Amino acid sequence: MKNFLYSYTNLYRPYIHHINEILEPFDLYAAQYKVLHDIAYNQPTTLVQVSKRSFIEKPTARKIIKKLIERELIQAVNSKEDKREKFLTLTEQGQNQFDEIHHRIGVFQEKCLQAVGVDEAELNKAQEILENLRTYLIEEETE
Amino acid sequence: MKNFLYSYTNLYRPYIHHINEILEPFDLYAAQYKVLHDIAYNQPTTLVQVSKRSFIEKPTARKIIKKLIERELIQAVNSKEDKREKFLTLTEQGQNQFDEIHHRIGVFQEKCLQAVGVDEAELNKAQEILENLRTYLIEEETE
DNA sequence: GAGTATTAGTTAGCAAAGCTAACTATATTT
DNA sequence: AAATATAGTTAGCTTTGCTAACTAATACTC
Repeated sequence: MKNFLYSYTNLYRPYIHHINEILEPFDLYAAQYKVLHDIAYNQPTTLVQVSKRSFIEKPTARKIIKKLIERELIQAVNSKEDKREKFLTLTEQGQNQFDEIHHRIGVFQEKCLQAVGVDEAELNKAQEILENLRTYLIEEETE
Repeated sequence: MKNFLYSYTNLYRPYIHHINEILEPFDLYAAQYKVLHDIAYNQPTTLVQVSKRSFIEKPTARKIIKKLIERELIQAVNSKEDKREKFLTLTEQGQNQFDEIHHRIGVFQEKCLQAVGVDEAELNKAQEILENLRTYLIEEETE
């Protein structure tokens, strides 16, 4: 007991393992799905914005974005105001695939939470803690 | 709201970023420290046991263990009962380094939790949820 | 408005951390 | 004794991450 962050990290590998099983039929990896998710919820967006929100460096973001474009899950269109920028959005196919994966992960989550038997209020509180920790760590960074 | 696992994964990268900063002066990476931690709390132990608890494959475990041995943080001694096995333990230096890092991460954790202002009981409950989820996912795996 | 600084995205190159498949050498089971 | 399982190893691959350094465009400053 008493080591919250240990329990936090200890869940990560088993969790990712299951996520990768869900993603496998879609030929996607966890990090790629994470970027797809980020774009889905923030489109139109740009590489730098993805990079900042996902807390990965630009070259890493680029590699993943490049793959998502190759797979025709997202598309990039040049901005007209700022010629440096490219706006990223999901393609129709990308939106369909994302919706399907998102749904399956939702089902998986429900199954887990039911099996574990978590009280709704407690779960919300736990989620809040995770979110507040993230916010704190990000603020710390940019100071 | 309502997407617990999303909040869970969303904390991971900012968290790892800070952990890596703590580990940097010790010339260690997060995954290496995780294995060191595992061995510290389960010594004497073996590669296969580390692999199972950490939810990583044997070759991955081996690479990390090899590096920890090269750095003289852990040592491997042949078992006498079962000649296939090698028991892993921390060296004195390894124990000292581990204690120091563990302490620093503890301080970091306290700082975060205080900044976020988490209620003790809620934190324990959140930790319990994370632990139960891990247990469930692992059980699921071995079925 | 010319010159400087910042920003978006790219490229090259590296290393860590993960995987599968296949192997050896012991133990265990039948 | 033979077949099966297990601990550890090796080879080889991919993904995900990084830093450093670059180009081109925008924004700031004097």
